[in-house]
Amino acid sequence: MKEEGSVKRPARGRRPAEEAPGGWTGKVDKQSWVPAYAQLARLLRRRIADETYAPGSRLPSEATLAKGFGVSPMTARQAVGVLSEEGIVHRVQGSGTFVRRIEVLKTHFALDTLHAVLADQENLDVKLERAVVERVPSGARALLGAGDGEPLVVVERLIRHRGEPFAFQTACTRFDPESPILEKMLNTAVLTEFFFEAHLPGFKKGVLELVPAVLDGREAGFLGEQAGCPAFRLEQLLYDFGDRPAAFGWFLVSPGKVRLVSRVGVWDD
Amino acid sequence: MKEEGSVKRPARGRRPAEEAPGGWTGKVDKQSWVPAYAQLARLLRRRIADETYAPGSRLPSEATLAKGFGVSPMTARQAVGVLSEEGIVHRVQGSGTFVRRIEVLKTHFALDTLHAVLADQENLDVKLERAVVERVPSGARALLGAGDGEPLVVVERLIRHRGEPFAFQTACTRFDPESPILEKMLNTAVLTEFFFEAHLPGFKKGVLELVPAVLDGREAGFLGEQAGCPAFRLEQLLYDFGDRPAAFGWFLVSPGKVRLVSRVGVWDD
DNA sequence: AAGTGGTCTAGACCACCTA
DNA sequence: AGGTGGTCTAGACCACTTT
Repeated sequence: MKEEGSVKRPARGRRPAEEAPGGWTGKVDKQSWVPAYAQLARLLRRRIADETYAPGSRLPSEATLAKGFGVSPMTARQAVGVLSEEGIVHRVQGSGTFVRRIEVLKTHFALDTLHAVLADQENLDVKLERAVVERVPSGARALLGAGDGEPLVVVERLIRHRGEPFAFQTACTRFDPESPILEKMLNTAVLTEFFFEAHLPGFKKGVLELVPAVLDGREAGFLGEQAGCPAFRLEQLLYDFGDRPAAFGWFLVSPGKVRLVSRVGVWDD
Repeated sequence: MKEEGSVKRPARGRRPAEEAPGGWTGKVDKQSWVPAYAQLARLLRRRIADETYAPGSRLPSEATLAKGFGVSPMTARQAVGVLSEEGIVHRVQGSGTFVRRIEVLKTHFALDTLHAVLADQENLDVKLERAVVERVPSGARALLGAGDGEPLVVVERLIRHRGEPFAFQTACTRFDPESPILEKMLNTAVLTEFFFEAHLPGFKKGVLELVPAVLDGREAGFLGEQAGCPAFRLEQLLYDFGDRPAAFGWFLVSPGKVRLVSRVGVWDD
């Protein structure tokens, strides 16, 4: 599609972070700092929200959108791709792109609030409650692939946020004096990096599972809750770069301190 | 980049669903049915997995990858985009693309297992336990923006899977005889479509929240569990196309029947 | 046969970051 | 200043679905 004259567009690439002025309903404005694909995506999102494109109906084809809005096919495709990744729209090859109905069951939940608290490091403090070499815990033993007689290290920590108890952590690993993981688990300095920098150096992969739990008396005491109170337990099984299970542990967090919220459908904000 | 001679590549667009033969370590093979971007993505994923590209290190630039593997820049970009969406890699404008360390806290949890059970409709049955017009529940009343005297309809259902109790559902809406939502809530035929077809016709958007809960005696009785047993509660607040809150409810599911699992880091399978 | 999405090319300019 | 990612173009061929 030819541009009119040889008007120089003001900016490509990453524009300065500036949101659109709002109240805008027209077409794609190439003078704007908002990327063309984002403009088109928003326009489509609004039309879906006001049921111009009703749930279940087909969107105009990408080629049609490209011509209609004076952008290249790849750009139009990118715009539709945004909605597709948002789950608002569903692409079917050879058939078209369709407005999704709300899918309650295909949503996902993020640990945003947990992340937010742990990122606020100035107001966090960690207290080591217990660090022992135990021969007892059998569940962890199986997960770590440890032999029956092999000792395991168990570490318990209480994490406080602004003075309030926030989470109670238990972590297990093999008692291997040569392992850097053991050192990391016991070293409070590295500990910060270990869990609060939101990444885990030295591990290749892991499996997390979120399960509902009921606090026992001891756990409730640490967290300042009543025994029998419901809580999230975030279990972690982490593997080293040899694909061997290397550490197992869990966080206990009182509900209300962490929320798992997910939005579905069309939110045009 | 010029192709050698005028060899016709066998297929573009969507290839037949055929996984690569495996055991392949070389470069991008344009004769293959696996898209070039997917081949390049997998190759990069393997190099990350075997620490050729170590956590924290920088990937070759997209331009370098494009030249090195004989693909166009957009294709190389698409490959890196795959890893970026997988969370394995992190793009920083003007700086480069970096191998992420494992981020425990930025994962998300999907309702796969819940979805799997509800998709298995042949083995599901639903029993209406209670449907009443109540003037009592005040929490739901506030959420729905209902007045103090306004009656609310409360529906309770027990969902069984293969004869076993699976979930206990409670749903509330305004008692508005004109509302199609009320009809949907009471109609068992539409009910199937309503929750088990995994979409919600008639609603524009919704907020879901997952909270840990402890079953009381009545709930435990329905689910065949012990009172005091932990369970997930999946709360739903749904809005109609006028952005008015229209229905509020929750599922109670015993743990073990539904699992929330998430994988982080590099899984090369 | 026609239309749709999926993939791909070979360039381009821009904003951002680092040296 | 040079390299990097972010955006964009104007086409192309393919596989798939529908007509």
